[in-house]
Order: sequence, then C-alpha cells, then structure tokens
Amino acid sequence: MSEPAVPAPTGNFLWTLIQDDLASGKHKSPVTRFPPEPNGYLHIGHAKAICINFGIAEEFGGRCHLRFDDTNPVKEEQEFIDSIQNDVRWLGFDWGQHLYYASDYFETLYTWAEHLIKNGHAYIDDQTAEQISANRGTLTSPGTPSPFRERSVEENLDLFRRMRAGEFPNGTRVLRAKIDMASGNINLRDPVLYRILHAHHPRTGDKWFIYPNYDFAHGQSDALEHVTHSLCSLEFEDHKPLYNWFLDKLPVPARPEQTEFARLNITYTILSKRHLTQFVRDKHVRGWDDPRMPTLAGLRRRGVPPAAVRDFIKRAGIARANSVVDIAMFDACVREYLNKAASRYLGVLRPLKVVIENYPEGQSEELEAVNNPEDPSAGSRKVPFGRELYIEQDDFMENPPKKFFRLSPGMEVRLRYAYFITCREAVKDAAGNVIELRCTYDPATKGGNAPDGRKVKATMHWVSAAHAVKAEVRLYNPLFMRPDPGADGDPVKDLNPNSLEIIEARLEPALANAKVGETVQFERLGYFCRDADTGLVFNRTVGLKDAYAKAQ
RNA sequence: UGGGGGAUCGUCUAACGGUAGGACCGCGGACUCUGACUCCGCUAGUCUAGGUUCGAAUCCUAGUCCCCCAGCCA
Repeated sequence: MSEPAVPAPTGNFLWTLIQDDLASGKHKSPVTRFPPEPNGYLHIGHAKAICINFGIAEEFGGRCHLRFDDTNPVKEEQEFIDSIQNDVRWLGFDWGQHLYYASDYFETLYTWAEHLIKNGHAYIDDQTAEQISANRGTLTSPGTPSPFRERSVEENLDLFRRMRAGEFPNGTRVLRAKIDMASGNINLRDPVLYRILHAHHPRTGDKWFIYPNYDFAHGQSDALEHVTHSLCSLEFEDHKPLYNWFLDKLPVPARPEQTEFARLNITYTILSKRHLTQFVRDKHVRGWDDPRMPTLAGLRRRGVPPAAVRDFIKRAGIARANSVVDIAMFDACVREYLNKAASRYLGVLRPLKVVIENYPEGQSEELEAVNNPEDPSAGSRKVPFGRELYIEQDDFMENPPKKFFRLSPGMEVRLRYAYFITCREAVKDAAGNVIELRCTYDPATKGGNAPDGRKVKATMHWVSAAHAVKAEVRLYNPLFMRPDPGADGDPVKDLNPNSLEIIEARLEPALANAKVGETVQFERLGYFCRDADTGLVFNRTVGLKDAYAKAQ
C-alpha cells in the first residue's frame, strides 16, 4: 500500500486550507478576490490582502478577481477606483479580464431581495434608525422585534418596489432580513439589507434610490463570480453565519466559503482609512501619496520597490492571532532589495567646505567610480574632483572622541574613489563655528590606495564644489512618535512634528539625470528616490544602518 | 452578565503526539575604498495550574489575559 505523500508543511493555515481543498477534490483550482471599497487609497494593510489573494491564485493555478465593493455611493469616487487599479498593478499583480463591481450585480441582488420577501425572510421596517438601534438590544440582552416585522408579503413587496422607485426619502424605510432578534450574534438580529439613498453612484449614476449593504452584497457577489475561497480579515468572523444564511436562502450558482485571517499592523504606523483620510484632509501630510503615508502611493513615491513590499508581507506571515509587526522588519526588506538593485552615487547632505591646498587652482579631473559593488554589470562612471570640495559636516570633529576615525586636525582619511587627504586646519567664523577645512592631498594615492601600503580608517563621501548640483532633499522620519499611535486616543496627538526635514544638498553631477521614480543610494547615507516635483528633488526612502551613530 | 476569535524568543512566524526552528531587532567578532553589504557566533520563547501519554506547544479539564461585534459603513 502506497501512502500518499505527506504534504510539505506550508507555513500558514491559508495555504494549507487551499492545498487540502485541492487534494480532496473539493475544488479544481482556487478562485479568490480582492474586494476593496473605492473610498480611499490602498495602503500596506491592503497589500497583505492583495498578496494573499493574488498569491494563492498564482501559486495554485487559479485566478483572482479585482472586485470593487461599491455599495455605498456616498463615500465612493472614481478617483479611488482608478488609483486602486494603479496600485494593484504597481504591486505586481494582474486580474486579467476579471474586473468586477458589486454594482454590476445590483439588479440580481434586487431580484434576490424580492425572493427573500416572497419567502417571508425579509420585511420592510418603517422604524427610524434610532428606533432600530434602540430595539436591537445590547451585547447581553436580546433585541425587541420591530412592530413592522409581521407585515404581509404583499405589503412588503409593494413597499420595496416603491422604495426602488424613489417614492420615499432617505432614512424612512429599510429592508431587513427576518432572522432572530434574540441571537447572541448581533449580526443576526434582523440585519438591514437595503437602505434608501438618493445619491449619485460613480458607476450606476442616478439609476438607483436604494442600495444593498455589505452583508447583502458580498457573499452573493462571491457566489456569482464562483469564488471558491473568500478570504477576509478577522472582524468579519461574526458575519460568516449571515454570509452563509444568504447562501442558504438564495438561488446562488455557487457556494463560496469565507475564511478569516488577522490584518496587518505595524509599529509607528496607522492603517485606518478613517485616520489616513483625516491626515490628508487636515493637511498633516501633503497628500495621499506623501512619502510618510503608509499608502502604496506614498511608498511608491518614497522609492520603496514593490518587490520589497511583497517580501515584507511574506516575511510578516499569515495567522489568526492579532499582531504588530516591527517597522524595522519593513526597513530591512527595503534595504535588502535596494542594496542589490540601487546604483551608488556621492551626495553631501550637510556640506562643509574643504580646500585642498596643494591641489592646483583651476584644475580638475575625473575619477572612476563603481556604480554598484553588488552588481558588476552596473558598470562605472566618472566623478569630477577639484581643489574645492564638500564633505559631510558629521565627518569632521575638531576634538574627536576615541572611536571617531573620520576627519579631524592632523588625521588622514580617504575620499572615496579619489585620494587620501589630511586635515591641516579648521577655519572658524566669528562665532567659533567651523566653516572650512584646509587640507592637503597625497597625489600618489589617486584611486584610493597608497603605494606605500599605509592604511586609513575612514573612507568618506564628497562632491566637487565646482561641479556639484544643488538639490532639495526631503528627509522623512516616522510620522508618529510612539510605536502604538492612537493607543491613548487620538493619533493626531502622537504625530511627530519632525517627520519631514527639508535640506539643500550638494550632489555629484550625474544625479541631475536621475529618472523620476528611480531609487539610488547616496553612499554612506541611505537610499533616495527622485521625486516628480519640478527641480531636482529627492525623497529619502530609508537610511543605511549606521553602527557608529548607534554607538553614540 | 451575551456571541465569536486568539495566546510560541523583545517582535513576526514555523513545528499538525516524537530534537521548539527561521526571520527581524539586539549584542559580539571577521572582512571592508560605504562604520554599509557579506560572513561567523551569541542572547532569548511554548499564558497559568492540573490531567492523559513512554513522550504534550500540540490532546483533556479549569483558569487568566487580549482582540472583535450593539452603522441605514465596509
């Protein structure tokens, strides 16, 4: 007897579930869907849902639909429909022909609502929203049936058709499922299925005066699309019985199954659409694509490669327990990818002038610089050198502590790809600030090595003062000052006042030709991405690790 | 005091009755024309108390703590 091969451990319960359903023959191939409501921009939390749903389709030879859950016209906009498609593509996924809208199913859903009414499973309630709420009961006490709960099928049908016809104003009536006002699961206490909304819908225009809500649209949409696995986040667990109740009561063409997973949380980050919308509206950030935002648009503008986002989602894992992933793990993914991919350049963020006293005035030369030590195929380039340079202010100390081995009076260091220089004098202004360094160089060390074999402890970045280009560099720090913003209430109070610092940097001239959206490394500093704003503007994607700074 | 979930190194996550493993962070060291990268090493965990078993993170019992639900939002 041959034992079936033990399936390799997959690492997460969702993959195991799919494998089991495929192995048992329950499904031939998985059909999943990513179902955003177009009421805002996608953020990295959505990236998890996207990677899970599209990832399963890719890995198990199924398909994944992009479906807009556009059942609430008062919140939804075409701008978001467009940005969501753009962001999903940017992340690296493709829904092919499978682009759907819940609004595509409004007619079918309406028919199914009448089906429920005709079978005595739904009724029109004339109570106000306040009355419905008051009569729903509490977590520990049952609800009270609506006085309209026992209306006749004929009256319900008549009223529902007149609701559709637009005869009644907003809020005057709703269609409710007739289930169980005493259920411990509050979602089963006669949930509202349709509400009257005289509102313009981005896709159906002014055709409808009533709109189904999430519960009456989602599972049915899944069924209509023959979705096999409807994967959603934990807060919908309590909706599952209702999801299944509709599948039981309606003539649906398929039987999708809902499974929940924990949503993504990250330290120092807010992933609530409500709050993100507020930050944009109240101008705490510059827009949905502000590089400080956790939106995909923001990450893209910051220079984060989509592959790094996917890798992060994968590393964070999938489980059913609530968790908060350290933002350091995200940074690590970004650095790992960019270290392999990004071209290196020299740029000085906070310039300190250096004059090489023994380098002839008016002379300059070009030195060979490696573009990416991790990728020989990236080749090399020429960097101009001259008598006057800029180095980083942090790279000089007049009275250095023991472990400081950068420039200080009398100390010799290497300028990357160039020469060894020795500091002879620090020139100060009236206030005692060092404003210029007088140095000498050793011509024999051209290229960065001394023929006599002597070593220096530091290699520093620099730019030629005569050739450098000025650029606006935007340095981003965490948007929040604490790892758990909002834990004490309003996350606005936890906003970091220093989340954006704008400086004027001096960069090697080649950077003037950087492409918008291209992320490069400024050596010894970090990764920076050319912004689309006019002029030469760079956003800091993420800094390099800095063991020296950490030790301080 | 209702219903539904969940608890494994500091963090995230594996292990499906048989050596508690990986990643991130942290700390050492090697290397280095980036104090980066890379490499090597170290630190550190099964919520508690019982029980079943040759053997329990895993099964049973009883607790504890955490999360979600009372929109005509999704």
